[in-house]
Amino acid sequence: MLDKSFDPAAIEERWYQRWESSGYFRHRDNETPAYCIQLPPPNVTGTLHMGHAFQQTLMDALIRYHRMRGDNTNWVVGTDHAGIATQIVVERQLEEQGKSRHDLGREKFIDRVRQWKQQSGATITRQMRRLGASANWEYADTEGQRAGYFTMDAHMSRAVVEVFVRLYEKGLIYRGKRLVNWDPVLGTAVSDLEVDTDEEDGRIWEIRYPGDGFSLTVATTRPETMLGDVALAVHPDDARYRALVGKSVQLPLTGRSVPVIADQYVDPQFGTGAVKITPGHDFNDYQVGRRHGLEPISIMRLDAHLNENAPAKYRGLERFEARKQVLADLRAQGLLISEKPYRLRVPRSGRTGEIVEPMLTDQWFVAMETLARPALAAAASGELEFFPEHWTTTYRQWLENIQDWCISRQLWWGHQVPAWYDDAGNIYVARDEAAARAKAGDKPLRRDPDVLDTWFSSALVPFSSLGWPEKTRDLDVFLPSSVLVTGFDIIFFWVARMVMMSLHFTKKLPFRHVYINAIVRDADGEKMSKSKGNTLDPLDLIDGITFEALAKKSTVGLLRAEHRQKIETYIKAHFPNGIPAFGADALRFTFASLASFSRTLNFDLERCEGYRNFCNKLWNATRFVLMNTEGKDCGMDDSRPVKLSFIDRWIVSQLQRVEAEVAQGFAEYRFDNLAGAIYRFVWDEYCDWYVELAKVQLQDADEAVQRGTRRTLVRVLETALRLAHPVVPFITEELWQKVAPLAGKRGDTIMLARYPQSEPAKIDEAAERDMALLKEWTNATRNLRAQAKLAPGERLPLYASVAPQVGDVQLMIAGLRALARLSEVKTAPTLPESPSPVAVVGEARLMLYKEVDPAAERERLAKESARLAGEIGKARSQLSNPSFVERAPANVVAQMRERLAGFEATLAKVNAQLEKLPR
RNA sequence: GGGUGCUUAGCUCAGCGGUAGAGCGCUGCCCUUACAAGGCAGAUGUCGGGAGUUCGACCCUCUCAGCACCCACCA
Repeated sequence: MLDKSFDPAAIEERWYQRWESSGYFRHRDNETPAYCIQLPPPNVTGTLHMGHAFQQTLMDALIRYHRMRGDNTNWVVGTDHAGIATQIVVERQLEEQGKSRHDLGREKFIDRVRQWKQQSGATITRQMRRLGASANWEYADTEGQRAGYFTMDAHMSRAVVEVFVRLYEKGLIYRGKRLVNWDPVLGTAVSDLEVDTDEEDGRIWEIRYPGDGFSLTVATTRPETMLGDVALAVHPDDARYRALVGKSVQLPLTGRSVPVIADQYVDPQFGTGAVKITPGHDFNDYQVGRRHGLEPISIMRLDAHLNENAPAKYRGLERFEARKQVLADLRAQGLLISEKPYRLRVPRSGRTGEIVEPMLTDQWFVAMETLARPALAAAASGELEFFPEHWTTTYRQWLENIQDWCISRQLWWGHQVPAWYDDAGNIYVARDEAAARAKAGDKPLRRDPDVLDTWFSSALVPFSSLGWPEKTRDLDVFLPSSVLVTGFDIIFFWVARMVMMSLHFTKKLPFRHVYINAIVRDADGEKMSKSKGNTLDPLDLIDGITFEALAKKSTVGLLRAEHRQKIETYIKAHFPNGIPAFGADALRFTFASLASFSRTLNFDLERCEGYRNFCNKLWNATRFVLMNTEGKDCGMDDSRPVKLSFIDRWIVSQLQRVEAEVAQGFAEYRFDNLAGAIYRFVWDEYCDWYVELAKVQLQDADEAVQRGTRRTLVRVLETALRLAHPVVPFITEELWQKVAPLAGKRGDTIMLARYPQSEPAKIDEAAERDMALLKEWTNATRNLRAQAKLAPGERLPLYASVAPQVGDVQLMIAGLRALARLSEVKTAPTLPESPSPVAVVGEARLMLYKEVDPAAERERLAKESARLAGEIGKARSQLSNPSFVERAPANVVAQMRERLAGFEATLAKVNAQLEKLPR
């Protein structure tokens, strides 16, 4: 016997272990078709957040669905070494001990990072397991940690080196001195994508540059960079300045003089129409400088303090200190014309939030244009499809305007660039040092100390995880993978780059579909962030957490008291009683239900509670079924007769429809639709109607009817469990184990049971019509009942005048009696003369036999009469419009006529009843 | 400056060229032996504004307004 209510904790862990140890998650060779999903590898040292949980729920649902359909499913998972993020974490740990990475040295530091990885690397994969992720953990796992691949393991590194070398040999990777985004705190270059520019309040200054007999005034938001100016520029057509082009002005504070040049880049409308040109510290100016053959002057060291190219006075000053000094000195010389508040866009490093400094440095780049072209073509031809489709535009526009990708990072944690230099500065790119040496001869070599952008290795995952550069069978089978499920924020970082790399190296797409999932927000639609305290830990939703524990963990490590205060207030307001344990299934169902094609997903705890209740409903429905079928004849023995009523045939018919809806939902990635379909079928149809009517049928004197009922109860439930399994795996497994044998099903696990498929032949429209009628009668009667204000427990008789063509009148009436809680139902061609309340439902008139106030009943009927008259008016005016009748499709017109006739017939009956009421 | 998405019941969101939907919340009644994490009944919307196309628009077109996000070189 099942417990009275559903306790997720009691079943989840048990089943997951059993599934995993039985090897159910593994792919099966030599089966077709293949179904493969690549997990966006989470940071190895990270923890699971709501976005992960959401994505993984959808992926797991897809995987489980396809596995049950018999596909050779392979959910390829792994973790990412996350260069910058991980290095920062370990450096902070060192900092707490008063050390820096330089105290340890490169080798020891990397050891230290690896230790940290060993220690914390299992966290996120453990959390994924709690969610029920049926991932192929052992696949591509060379470290034996049952966590899939790791982007820094030997095999993945080999692919990285191979790709680097081949791209270099094709001239698609090059090294050059370029202006790059520099994070002075981390001391590394970052790519364009890793820079966020937001509007901030700042200032703008106007500086006068004296010339011979004239002067030019320019505006700048970064006055300190004037020390690196190489020119002033004006627009070539600007009449004000035309005469000055080619002359020189003095560069204040430096003793240098710089030319006045003309360039299209200058907007004559903006400011004074003259611009200072600082190619060493500004991307636009860099381009202008190149056009005019002006050598950039870099005035800063890599830590953003001024260097020897600045006048002695400023050397060694930090850039913003230097700004103050420069402004003071300009002011003293009368060259500072103005200072005004100004809204400007400040580029900040995504990782540290530090203001990025454009810095002229030697870096490695990938030339993107030739790689981008096939990636664009794949989307244009429809080979690569986005869901929702509009994300194609985003993808396309980025690729059309793509810039070369700076891939070198001045960090230690990552794949070291496979390039060696001799003393003359010659570059030897090779697969290993021996190969480099073979090229270089016996010159002493030193390896490039830089590492590669983490996204460089991520871009290779779709094929490197399958064994590339070896030619493996897995590459044949699982590339392209079926769908990539990921957030829009990494379309550029990751999705587009995977497409480019995969097409270039394997001539295959990495995946056919890209499903872009919504961003998870809190219930109020606010972005989740630690500092707001509105983050939710998926595990807290599964396991539950007390208010105290939640407040404590949300504020741990926060130094600033006002933050702590704010967060505590938030938590008090939103989670005064903590969070109850909803279980993984409820959480998953919530995610699925909220996964429409909209861009954001507001996660609502109350919604989660509702789906927890759904799980409980499923649990209790099963409990009911088991109570009525275990140890009883469920009609499995074909030699004994089985009778199926229209009610049994109706629920089976509905089952076919919901199966089709779910299949469509999966095909369209409309998880909300498929979850809704399951929810409505289980709760609204099976529980609210079928189970209630089954109670009636189980009382039937005819054993064949009982057998038919039990068989239907069990079979439909067993099918519904399989249908729901991809979304709610734990509870369905637990219940299926008990239900399946009664339904004559064998198998060790629901995971590998066949997924239900709609059989149109079992759709029974006659049964559906009968059932629709029974529902209408029941609803109408219940409505009368509610309005008649019965005493608790009071049951009344119902008089029904029904049309003779109704199918199984007896069952219909028995059902009505039970569902509407009537004492009895009497059928008669005419109703008794009584002021009792009457409902008109199509051909039928239903009288709930009770003395009521005639005035109240008259009012009720009059209201109904008025409603019908309104509907009739609307329908008539439609039909009296000649152009509607002529131009609307025939079936629409016919439908409208039927509608009108129905209303008119009902109205006549209602009015007749109204007449009968005593005044 | 370019692009994308959104605006429907108190809240969060589906929706379709042909009678406005769900969940939660709300109101009333009910501990009916699967489930009070439940049952039954009920209320609630000029579908952002305007114009157009159409026999018919919440849906298509245009336009305006508001919200959100992405990309971009204006000092």
